[in-house]
Amino acid sequence: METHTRDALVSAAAKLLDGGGPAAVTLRAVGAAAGVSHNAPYKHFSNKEEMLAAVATRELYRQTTSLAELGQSRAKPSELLRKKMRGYVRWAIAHPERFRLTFGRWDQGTDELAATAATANANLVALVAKAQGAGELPSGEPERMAALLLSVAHGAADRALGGHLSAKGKGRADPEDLVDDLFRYLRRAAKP
Amino acid sequence: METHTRDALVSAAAKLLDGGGPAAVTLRAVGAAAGVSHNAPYKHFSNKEEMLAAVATRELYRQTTSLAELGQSRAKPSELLRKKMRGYVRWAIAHPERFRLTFGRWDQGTDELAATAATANANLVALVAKAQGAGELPSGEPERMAALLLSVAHGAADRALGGHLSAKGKGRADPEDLVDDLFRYLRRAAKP
DNA sequence: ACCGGTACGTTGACGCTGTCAACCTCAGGT
DNA sequence: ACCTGAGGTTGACAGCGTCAACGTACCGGT
Repeated sequence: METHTRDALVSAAAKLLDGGGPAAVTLRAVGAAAGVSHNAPYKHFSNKEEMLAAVATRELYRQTTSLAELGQSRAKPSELLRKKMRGYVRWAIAHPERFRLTFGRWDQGTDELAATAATANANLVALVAKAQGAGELPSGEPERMAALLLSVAHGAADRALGGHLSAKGKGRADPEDLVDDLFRYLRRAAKP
Repeated sequence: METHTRDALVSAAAKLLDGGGPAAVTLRAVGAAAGVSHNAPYKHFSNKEEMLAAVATRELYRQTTSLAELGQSRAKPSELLRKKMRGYVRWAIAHPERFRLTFGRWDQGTDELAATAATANANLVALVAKAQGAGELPSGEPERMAALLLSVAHGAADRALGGHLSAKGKGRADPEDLVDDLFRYLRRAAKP
């Protein structure tokens, strides 16, 4: 059962990523952690960036499939959406580096990544449409509503990670709570 | 009129930042652009990150003061807010690297940066409170509402820069438009 | 049975980077 | 007159991504 070196490299890179410590994610370290030499990665990826894109793809894929399971539930669609968004935020806070990699810049768009992302987005849009149909969210282009939801989750998480959320007791803005706030307003705006 | 080398370094770094080209922001390049040697920066900053923090501080300060002028206008507060948020997004799209620096991670929090950020935030919160008082936005903790607004703007901009906004014709989600969407829903939710 | 290529791995080198150490210089307070 | 410290220089160092050359096993065609 020979799992290829490529997978070992991707796993090692992912592990190093949220090691949190001062251990930078260097090609040499990844190689060492996978038990190969510092140049082995070049037999599987043409770049460091391309290797990181592979990590991002894997991460995105996992998240998509794990969220797809939730889709089977028969809870209210808008509640499902809200939970998805809270999950997005929670995951981002728990794994800052993976988050930045997976949802950060994609200069090196490896079609595979794009395809995975497209699937994930389609699922989300479908769920939004369902919520709109049930009158739980304001009507309108569902893709656009989905983009709004993701923008809040992403923005709240990123700002929290950057330390831009005021830590003062009164206006304490927990990023997950901001997601709730948005849903509260959207539901109110959906009423005729 | 002797402007200190420190300022020259900060300016040079800022210029290199949105040079956009493949010109990385290296200490050596910054030094050269400021007309000094590759090690001169260490006489003013203890490391590279601290220098970049100085750039971020300057950028944040400029943006804050330029937006403060808008505050004098006698337009509707919520319209002012909407324009501020659109401005945030437009600026981010126009200067991706400065944006990432200024509103990205702040490991090296140089009190000065924190103070500048606190001022900017206070201005925003005050404006939000005014809009709430005028019934243009839903009531609630103004700091939290401000955080929501910033989260959407930040998230929309960051996702757009990362290439995560579906470019498909139908659901085409321009990041500035997402800000408008949010305000539309909020205003609707503010009505009793 | 041989041969050639291809996939995967190695070692060694290159230039560039951030950073440290040592040295130079020159204005200002004592 | 002297010291001192701020600000500038050169030179070195290790670590990084990447390239080039080399090694080795497997595999299909002859």
